[in-house]
Amino acid sequence: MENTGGLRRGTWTPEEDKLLKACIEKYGEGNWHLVSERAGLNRCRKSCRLRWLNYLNPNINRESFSKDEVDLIKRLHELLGNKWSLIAGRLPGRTSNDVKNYWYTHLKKKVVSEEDDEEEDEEKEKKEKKKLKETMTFHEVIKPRPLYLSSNFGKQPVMASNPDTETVRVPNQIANCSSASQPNLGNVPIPSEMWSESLWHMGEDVNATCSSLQENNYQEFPNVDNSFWDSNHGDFYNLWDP
DNA sequence: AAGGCCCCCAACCGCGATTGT
DNA sequence: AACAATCGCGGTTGGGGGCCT
Repeated sequence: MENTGGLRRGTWTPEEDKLLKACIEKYGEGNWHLVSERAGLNRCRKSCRLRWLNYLNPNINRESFSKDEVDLIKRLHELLGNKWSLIAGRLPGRTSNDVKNYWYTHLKKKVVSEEDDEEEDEEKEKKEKKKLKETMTFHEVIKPRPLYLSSNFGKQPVMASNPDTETVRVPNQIANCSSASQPNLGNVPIPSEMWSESLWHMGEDVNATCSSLQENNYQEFPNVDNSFWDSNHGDFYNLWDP
């Protein structure tokens, strides 16, 4: 696995690591197309970039995954799917490659077998429900209507001096986002994966879907003016009708 | 001790997105 | 607008090491 087409491939030697590290320390990250030449390495830009991002970068946490981290990976994977870089972005010191490898080697089998168990449970539950349905009497159920975030929420500052205000809880994934080029809730930008169809929907009004509201992971914004909220705009039927 | 098997993880590949000309 | 260069991501591969027989 070496010298294919003139460029070295395969496992990095300590000498190569030293050269790459010295080069990044001198010139900084980026401009990967220049790195191999600057460092005096016979490696392609991709190889250099990957070696730095996945191994040499001093910010990388090389300890084994903690229980909390594993738990977070599971929950984020459920929420985002195979968006390894996004998941890794929520785990300080972890790279997307680390997270991906950990998922495929430790978690995937576990989660799949858990899902199989869940399917069995669901099947049982369905049968029981069917049985129950055959014997029960029907009552009218009045469904509560959800609050929608009004379109004002994205156009006005979040903090309000009006004493007639209340605290709004915003999911941490949104509250912690720092990009300034995307749509936002007040002064808090929304990452694209949050306002895409599966999680957040942008239309006349901004509303939150079940999946984002279910997360017990909120940050509080005190004293939000009531005008941010439009009530009784519609129903979350999918909350009630499986 | 030796051979085979399996698991883990570093590294590569292909492709879509972004940026520059 | 079109094209080329570059970046960054996710999927996949393959080598090394540990374990089992």
